[in-house]
Amino acid sequence: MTGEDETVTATPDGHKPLSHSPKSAKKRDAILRAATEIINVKGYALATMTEIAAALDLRDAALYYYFPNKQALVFACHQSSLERFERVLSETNQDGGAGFERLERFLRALLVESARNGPLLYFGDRSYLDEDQRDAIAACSEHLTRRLERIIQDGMADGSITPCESSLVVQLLLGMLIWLAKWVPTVEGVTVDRLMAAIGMVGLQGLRNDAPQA
Amino acid sequence: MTGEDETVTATPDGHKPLSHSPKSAKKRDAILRAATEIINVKGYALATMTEIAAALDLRDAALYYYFPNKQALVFACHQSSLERFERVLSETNQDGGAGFERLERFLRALLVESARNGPLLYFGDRSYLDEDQRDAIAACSEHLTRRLERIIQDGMADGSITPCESSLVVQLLLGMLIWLAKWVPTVEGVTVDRLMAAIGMVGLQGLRNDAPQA
DNA sequence: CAGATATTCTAGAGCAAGTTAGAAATTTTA
DNA sequence: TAAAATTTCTAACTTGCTCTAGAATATCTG
Repeated sequence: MTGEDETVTATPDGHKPLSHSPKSAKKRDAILRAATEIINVKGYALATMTEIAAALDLRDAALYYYFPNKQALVFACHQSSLERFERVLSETNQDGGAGFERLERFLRALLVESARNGPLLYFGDRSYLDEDQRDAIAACSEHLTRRLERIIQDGMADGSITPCESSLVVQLLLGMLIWLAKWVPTVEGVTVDRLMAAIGMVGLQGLRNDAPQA
Repeated sequence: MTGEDETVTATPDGHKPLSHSPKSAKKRDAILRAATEIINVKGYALATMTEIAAALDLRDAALYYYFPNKQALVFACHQSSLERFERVLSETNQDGGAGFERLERFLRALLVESARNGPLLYFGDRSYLDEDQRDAIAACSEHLTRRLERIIQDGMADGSITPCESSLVVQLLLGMLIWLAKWVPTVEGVTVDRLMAAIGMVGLQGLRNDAPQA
């Protein structure tokens, strides 16, 4: 009803993305991935078009063949990350189980997904976007946050999670993930298993209500 | 030996900070506090001199009376935050106790300090600084990280903390704090006690080795 | 291979933000 | 209150980055 049918393959605006060859979409994704990684580390403004392009052996101007401007590029990064987040959340949620198990599965699945397809774009500040874009992302991102809170509340209801303020706990968990996205690329030899072990220690065991310790 | 005596009250370089009236230092700190808050939210580049100045009802040019340039201003923010972090860490460490208790005391004390004197400047990326500045901050920040790791290792040794990879755990805890510095200013009514309760749940109980649950 | 289409490049315009110089305004001191 | 010192402002300069226009190269198709 709000006129948001962005399920079409490409943006049907009056913009630049001229045609849509088969390869074009792949390169577009590659740009998003490179941009996301750089933006996660340096932030929006310091992640220059030149640097993003250089990561793919291109000149800055080439990016404007795929995106009308930097804003749109980064907005697409946000969208892509939210979709990936959503997909992982839905998948791990539909397998059922107690709240604690669903939360644990989700965190692991998100780490695996990120290790495979590159980090998600996590960012609190979006002042560089248009108000429409900001609103769209805020709505989507709050929706996802609520779904996570719901999982924790489910866990409290089914007894698998210790009573707590679900909204705060979700933010703390997100904080760990956000920082990981910035931090992991800078170190070597960190595996999903080791990360998950640490998260299980720091971010999960405290929430567990069943067995005291492993 | 490396020529780093920055313990002097003011930078004795050939720079701008002309004289040093009693009030001057206070305003300098106020600038650092405002800048830290804005930078934490928007990042280095998007935190314009104009916006930082506006937070104190000033024009951008007025900032150059206190700092030679933006780089120096933000470097001072980093220094100030590292000093505050260090002070809190030392204070909570010298009171003794098991590793777990020291860690818990530290986190709470840091939250209290931040609530009182404004957030700390947490940032992974420092590409906007000179190499010297970057190195200085990296050295100091790694030193602090190691001290935190040490606390966790002590806790594992004295039995108060469950065996884990201390370096990863420290990063996860820092991730929570970093995100809090960005996130807390955007919400209302969040108290230190509630935050600490959530952190105790998410970030500490899982590490505890003594009593299973509260 | 030739023509068409898709992709990237070079060169430069325009703009936003950092910075500077010197003039005003404020505060301090005598 | 007057002179000196401190603090802030206005206005303009400079730089780096986004973005555009059009040419050049690569890729695809018959």
